[in-house]
Amino acid sequence: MRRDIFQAIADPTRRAIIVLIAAQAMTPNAIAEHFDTTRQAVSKHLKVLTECELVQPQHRGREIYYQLEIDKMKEIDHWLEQFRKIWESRFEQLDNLLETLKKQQQ
Amino acid sequence: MRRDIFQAIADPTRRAIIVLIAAQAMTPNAIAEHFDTTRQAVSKHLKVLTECELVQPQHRGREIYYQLEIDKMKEIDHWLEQFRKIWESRFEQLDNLLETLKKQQQ
DNA sequence: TATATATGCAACCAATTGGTTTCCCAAATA
DNA sequence: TATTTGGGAAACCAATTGGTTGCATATATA
Repeated sequence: MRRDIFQAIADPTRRAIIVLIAAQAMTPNAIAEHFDTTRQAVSKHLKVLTECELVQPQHRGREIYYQLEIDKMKEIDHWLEQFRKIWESRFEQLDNLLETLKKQQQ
Repeated sequence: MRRDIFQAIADPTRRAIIVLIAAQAMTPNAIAEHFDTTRQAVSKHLKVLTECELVQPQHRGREIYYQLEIDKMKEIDHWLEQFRKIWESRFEQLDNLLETLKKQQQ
């Protein structure tokens, strides 16, 4: 299945998992303890996150630590860039308007 | 139904619509012309976008122009903020490391 | 006023999703 | 070696999704 980071962050539980493991890598069991859900459900979410490379599994004995690939989050940031340009330019326009009004008053 | 901006941007067609109307408000028919899909399908996407307040309909005669509420996009930006802090701090750490190595060489 | 156009809405459908249950395998431990 | 523990995978299920078709409504236009 074609996975995509935007689809990955659409689910609220997955977003919570991302936030949780941002600080430190965790095992599926440890993650599941933080939510009102089963390990298997968490495991499925981790599969989705792994498939779109937002998360990387690190095997340590029989445990698997899942680590956030924070650089992948930049893809969202990058997509937002185009809109950031718009809202910044609008702010600038407002700023110019205020400046003009100020000068007119003088 | 509970709508949420992250779920709204999960669909690629919806993301394309958002980008399309970012520049200027458009009618469902005009939007549909840009994609290989029907007006009704676009209309459904616009409904989702409207429900999560990412888009606002403006009635003009029998036409309805859908306008992007760009400020709503800041919600995603805001959620990203926590990760931006992490990747910036990592960059700083790397920067400090390079600085240290440089000094050791001198 | 009759017709054409822009759009929403409901009903329906196939595919996907998030979740559960069950089972299996490998590593740790008694 | 036998048992426990961590975790993946498959089968199944109900709910949701994206899409289509058909119909209703309101505005334009001939």
